[in-house]
Amino acid sequence: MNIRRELEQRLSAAMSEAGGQDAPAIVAPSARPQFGDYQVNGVMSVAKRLKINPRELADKIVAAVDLSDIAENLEVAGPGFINITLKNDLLQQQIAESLTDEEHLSVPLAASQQTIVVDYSAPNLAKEMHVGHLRSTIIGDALARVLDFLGHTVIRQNHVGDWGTQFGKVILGMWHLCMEKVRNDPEYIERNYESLKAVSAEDDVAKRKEALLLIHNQQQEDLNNDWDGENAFHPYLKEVVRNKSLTLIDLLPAYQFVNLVESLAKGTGLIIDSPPKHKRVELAKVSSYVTKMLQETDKPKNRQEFKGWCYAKLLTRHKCDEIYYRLGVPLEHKYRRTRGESKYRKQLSKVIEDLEAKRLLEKSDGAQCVFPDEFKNKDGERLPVIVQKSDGGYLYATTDLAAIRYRVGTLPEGEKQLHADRILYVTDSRQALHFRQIFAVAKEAGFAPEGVSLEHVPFGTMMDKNNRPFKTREGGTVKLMDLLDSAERQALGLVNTKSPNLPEEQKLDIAKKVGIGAVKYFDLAHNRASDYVFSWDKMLALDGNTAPYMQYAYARIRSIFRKIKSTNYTNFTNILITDPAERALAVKLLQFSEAVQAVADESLPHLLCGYLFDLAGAFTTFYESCPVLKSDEPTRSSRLGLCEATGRTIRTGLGLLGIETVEQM
RNA sequence: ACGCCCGUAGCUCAGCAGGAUAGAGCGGCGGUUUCCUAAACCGCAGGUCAGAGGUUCGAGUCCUCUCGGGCGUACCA
Repeated sequence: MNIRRELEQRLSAAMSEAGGQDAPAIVAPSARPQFGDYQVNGVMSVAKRLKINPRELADKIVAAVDLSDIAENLEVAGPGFINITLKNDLLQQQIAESLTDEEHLSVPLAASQQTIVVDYSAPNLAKEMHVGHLRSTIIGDALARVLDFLGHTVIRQNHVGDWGTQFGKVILGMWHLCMEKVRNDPEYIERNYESLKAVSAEDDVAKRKEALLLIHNQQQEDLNNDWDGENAFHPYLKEVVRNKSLTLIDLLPAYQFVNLVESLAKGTGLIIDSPPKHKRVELAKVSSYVTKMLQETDKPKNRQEFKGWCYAKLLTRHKCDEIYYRLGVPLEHKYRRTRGESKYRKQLSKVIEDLEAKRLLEKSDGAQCVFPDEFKNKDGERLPVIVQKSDGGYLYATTDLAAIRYRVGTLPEGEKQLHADRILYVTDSRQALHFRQIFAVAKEAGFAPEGVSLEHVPFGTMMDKNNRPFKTREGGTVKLMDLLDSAERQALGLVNTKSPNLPEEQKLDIAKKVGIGAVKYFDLAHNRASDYVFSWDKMLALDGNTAPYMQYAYARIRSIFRKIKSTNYTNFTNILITDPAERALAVKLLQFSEAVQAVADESLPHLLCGYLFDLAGAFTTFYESCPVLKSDEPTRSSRLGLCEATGRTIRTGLGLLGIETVEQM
């Protein structure tokens, strides 16, 4: 039962009956204990609007409403608050009832059941997942779990970056790896990367050109020797696939090498000649050229690009799966799918055609653009959304538009597609403008019908203690794998000191659940909108508002039940509330559904963390002041019931955040 | 330059359509263990809610301006 919603409905009705218009009563948990359990805040503003005395209106509402089954006498206080104290009978009966509903703890399902797509995680191809992917993965997973819990049909979409412009760089990187092997010069990439890095740091243009020219000449020579890939690149790919001899660890430096070469080559005028058609491509743009070929991959002549792509995709996928497995974010499920950008590749040209047909397309500097009405500054200057580059290539925006059509079901008939009422995009807040633009185009083009809710769920950046984006000591990105290793290792250290006598296997299991839980919870407990400062100490201090604090509270509860060797909870449904600590705990327990509902409404998982922390606090206070096993019946059974209800709520609540509990720690 | 976001205790953060005396954790100080897990609990100290105006019964929350920080703004994702 959602008490707050119930109170709000009845009081709002009473308000209009008392002549207070159809305004919401606005019920909130009370600010202080002496004001009861809930307070009504909405009376004053309505009274002001109607120019009547707020206390008189409050009196009328109190007279009109019937809360006899929920609350003790209502009290009008201060300028016009109504204070509500829940009946102990209600608390007792509600907790008893929730004990009979093991799965759902009496949390009501959402009023209207929707189909909701959650777009999250979305790592890039051929790069190892790093801390930047953590937030999207964890927040998206938590939101999906919560929405699912409330009865919605949740479809998870992992929009893997496997098709964008950067992918040309990956293939080009593979090509460089191939060439250094052919030339038997295994240090080539590493050597040149270092020398380029060195000259890029200084401000010496001549030196830079010199280093760049060396690479340029080598690249031109290699290309001349194997212009269609038949001599070297094809056989290389074949071998690599057969022997699985290329790893992400090889691929990353090659990718970085290409990146650096191209960024330094910008504006130098260095040209690579491609023999077949005497195509001349700027050194700085070779990878875009490769991308273009990839995007026309269904032409047989581009099959080497296609093959390289497939292989890199496979590599990434394996590595990502390891992470997802460790994080407990499962992928393969009826409603959980990896569906990368490439899946939309055949619809991209159709997107352009349809925009053209709606007369939304405009060519500007050679690129195909849409200019949504929404984006005009004061001078009427318009902001473009580029959907096709001047070289004909497609972009993130194009893919996202195609993805929207697939998700809401506005593709041409016959195509398999989803029919979402709501789509959540869990991405970095820096993409806010991008999504506003995409949503605007989708609405104007009719790709997303009016009723569909497109929502960007942005989150801030993880910072180091100097308030800079979180990096390794060397300045690189922190690999997610390393982060998780470290978390588990540190948690194991703690288990060893705190519970040295447990069997080794169990210690490892606890370390895993506590370590991973700590990482996830630390992230989820922050308001996702703001940047937050990452700290090993804070996360694994295992104090305060952390996963281990909650897990510890749970373990203590389990310990009680181990002592009495009982799993028959039906004995404990006779709840008697007498002690203030019991009452505070009971009220908190009842508010679980409010917290879950709030997370679903606002897409803010930290609200649930805050709730669980309060609950664990209420429990430990209870635990300190109210003996359970040593008290007499019927108090003993009642307190066992409260313990069981708390344990289930913590387990279920942490479960909704994707965090596991342990029986002992 | 324009746009979006942010500024709350020494540090890290909450503060839910404006509500009663702004809350936690860490750190600091002081206490609690013959008692169900001390990874715990209880108490104390610590605030001009960046600053200045305004709206009103009432502002950390809404509006305007100033200062400070972050991010974004045409072929990256």
